[in-house]
Amino acid sequence: MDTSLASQSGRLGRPLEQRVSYRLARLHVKLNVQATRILRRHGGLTLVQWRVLVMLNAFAETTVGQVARMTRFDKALISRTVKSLVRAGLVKARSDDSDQRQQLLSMTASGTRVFDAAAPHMYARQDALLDSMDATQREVMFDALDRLEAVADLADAF
Amino acid sequence: MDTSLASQSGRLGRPLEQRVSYRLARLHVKLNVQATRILRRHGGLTLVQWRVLVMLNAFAETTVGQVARMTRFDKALISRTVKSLVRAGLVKARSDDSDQRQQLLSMTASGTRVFDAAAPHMYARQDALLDSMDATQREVMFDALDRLEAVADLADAF
DNA sequence: ACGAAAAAGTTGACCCGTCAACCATTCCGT
DNA sequence: ACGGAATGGTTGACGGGTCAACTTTTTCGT
Repeated sequence: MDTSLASQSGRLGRPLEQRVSYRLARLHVKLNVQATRILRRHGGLTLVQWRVLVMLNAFAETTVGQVARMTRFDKALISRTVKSLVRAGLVKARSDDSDQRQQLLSMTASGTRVFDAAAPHMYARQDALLDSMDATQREVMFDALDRLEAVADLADAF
Repeated sequence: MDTSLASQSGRLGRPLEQRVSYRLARLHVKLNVQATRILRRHGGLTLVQWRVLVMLNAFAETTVGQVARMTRFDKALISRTVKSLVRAGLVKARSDDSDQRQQLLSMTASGTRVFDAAAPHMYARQDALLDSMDATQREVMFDALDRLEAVADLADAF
């Protein structure tokens, strides 16, 4: 149906299926949809909430800014998400005496519970993604991602 | 700075750099930012407007629905974008006599001009992306994308 | 040939994510 | 030690993108 249309080349420079950014965008959307559905089924977190909890699980007491830098999300988004997590009782914030600007974030007991409920499914998915490739393929893939990112970082080339 | 943080593993299942969806999301954002900047500099189209024009350039008279299916964007988004393009005088719509529901879309002369101004830069970028990999690497990469999409399509596995 | 179902498109509501402006606090050069 | 710059964080506004409801037209089974 629509796939047959998309695989036509028409007057396109090259067939759609071979366009890197198109394929990447499509995959990205699919992965997000899948992750969102898993989270909704196992605890009801949103994707951003999940990513924040992953960071809080990995780095015991951290701050909004650190989470923003690590996840590469906008700090405004993290700020609002943390607030929602605090409101939901999954995260608590205590002010840092040595720097009044920032607050140290950590998971509450109930936050840990929600995280632990979702984690196995999320990690199983990650494993399934990696397992779909063999070792050399993975290596080539990550190398390719590096190269593509390098091209994407060329600021004024085009 | 933040990279050193992101490459730590902490209590994460695996280092962040090796997480597929994380890397993909990062790359996707970078590519979008780059494309958006190119378009802003060469004609001022938005990314969605560009994608619509690519389709209109490839398939002479097409419809909102077809463009939506081919680009995999929501038809609501395409509908609004087409409207903006018509308002800007880059696209014209004529009603189809054999099916009153749909309208046949095509680029105007000025639409073609804007498209032709942006196209070389956008295609040069696509080429640069592909050229950053050799033939076998490209093949492995696209195969990997296929496999990942297959995993992402597993509906109820997790 | 009639009515139900499907398809095309539009619209409104909504969430995600980004950007810019802004406040408070801390850092740092002189 | 003072004033300006840098940093952490919050907020408001906005565009991108999705979802659901709805209208109109077409298709199709009986």
